[in-house]
Amino acid sequence: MPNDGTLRVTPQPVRRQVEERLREAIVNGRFAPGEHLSDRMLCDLFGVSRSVIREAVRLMEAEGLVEVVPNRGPFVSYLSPADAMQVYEVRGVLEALAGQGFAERASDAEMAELRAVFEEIAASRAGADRVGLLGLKRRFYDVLLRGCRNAYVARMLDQLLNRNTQLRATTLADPDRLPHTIEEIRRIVEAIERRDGEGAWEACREHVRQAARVALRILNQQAREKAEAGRAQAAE
Amino acid sequence: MPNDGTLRVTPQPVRRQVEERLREAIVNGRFAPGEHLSDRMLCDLFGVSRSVIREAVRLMEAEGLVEVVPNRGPFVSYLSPADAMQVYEVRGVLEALAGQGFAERASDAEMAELRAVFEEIAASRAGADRVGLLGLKRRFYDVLLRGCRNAYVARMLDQLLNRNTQLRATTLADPDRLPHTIEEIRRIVEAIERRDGEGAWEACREHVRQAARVALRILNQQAREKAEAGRAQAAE
DNA sequence: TTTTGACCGATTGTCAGTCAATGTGATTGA
DNA sequence: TCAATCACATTGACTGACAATCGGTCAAAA
Repeated sequence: MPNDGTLRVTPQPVRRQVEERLREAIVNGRFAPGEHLSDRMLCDLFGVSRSVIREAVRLMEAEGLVEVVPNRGPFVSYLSPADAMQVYEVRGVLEALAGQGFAERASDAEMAELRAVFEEIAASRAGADRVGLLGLKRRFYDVLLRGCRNAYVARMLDQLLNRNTQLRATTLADPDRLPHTIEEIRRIVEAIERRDGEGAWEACREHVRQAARVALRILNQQAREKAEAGRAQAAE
Repeated sequence: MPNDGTLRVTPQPVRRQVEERLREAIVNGRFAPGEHLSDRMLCDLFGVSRSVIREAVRLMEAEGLVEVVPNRGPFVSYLSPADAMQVYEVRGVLEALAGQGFAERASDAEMAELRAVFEEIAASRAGADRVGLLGLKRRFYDVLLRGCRNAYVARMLDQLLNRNTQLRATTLADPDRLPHTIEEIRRIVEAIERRDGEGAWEACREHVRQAARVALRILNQQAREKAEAGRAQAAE
């Protein structure tokens, strides 16, 4: 029974809402990595029973947003630099596949929609608020994933994007990186508008490669700062 | 906290066992696609309470093995031909990435292990039982995914392989296809042993491409037979 | 002083039972 | 035959309960 997505009204069980809210809270960093998400606490927070919470947490676990240690409950996952690099590696190929699929299969309307979102991104200047920019980029991906006609790519890439949102927010808004970012996205959009699957593939891979490069730089810098702080504390 | 996998003893909650068994049952076709997996039925079957069942089902849903329709419960997912093609598309790039990662990062011991499993596969002749061959191939992937040093690729590819196990069992054991299959895998292993990431990438992509081709042929044939049966029934 | 061992509170894992809402199927009536 | 209605089954969600386990505290022993 394929869901056409047409006018289909589906009831929103409490569980779904909790899932969304919880995912959002974790992704947006409202719960810090390593934080313990105890049952009771979440019950109080969302005002629902334990069963609902537990089922939602199970989903977060499947998505990799939390790690459940037996008899201690779920903890918000850390994203180590090594993890981040792995994520970028996978994102690269999945995003490329999505781009190619979009170029080859999306409707003209979807293509126009993608272009529209891109123009919004291109209009943002350095100093734009990180969260707003991230939201725009998110919309870009939403359109891309919808138009690529591959539900599996869409789901997996969606999870990956959630997985490293914090890092993306940082790299995306890097002020002297923004023009390059926009240029990379422009190449994606242009290849897509030429219906050039191969070109879209390459442009997407390149885009993620650059993002990974910036992310790596930031992570290294953070590591340096941390080491610095460690030394300072040791000297004290 | 990276799990080194060394001597670490982890308790196995009932839920985990139910998850595994349920996944296995669905993957192996013990539950037919479209079948309704009602709470009570599963409770009786596994001898556990509803909460455990519901949490396990939630996982199966996240993995795409079941679809839950509100107020009616979970149903075993169908894999339409279109779905299958999408799966192969994603499998292609993920498997290629895994192969490349393995070639570049696996230990020599892991490489030897991969070679060993391959030799077992190569030793199997046409007429070998499907399930046995599928098991071997599964072990091949297990080694590959462990050695590719990318947990995200591993998890996602694992899910995809589960998703279309039935179809894989059919294509893998296609008698006049088996020699070609073995040859394709040989190329993967050889590229890996040369530490040739690029070559491993290509060999993996090609392998999946061929698998998809065979699968498509089989699906078309099934569709024809179905149409035939439909006409026969209509004429009756 | 350090280590060992036992105890205690808190949390998780699991269960059983309840209740409302919804969907299914059968019965009934026109 | 078809439509409306009603009873039943199932899901969604909640609650209370209990055993198992974990982390920490604290006293006794080496």
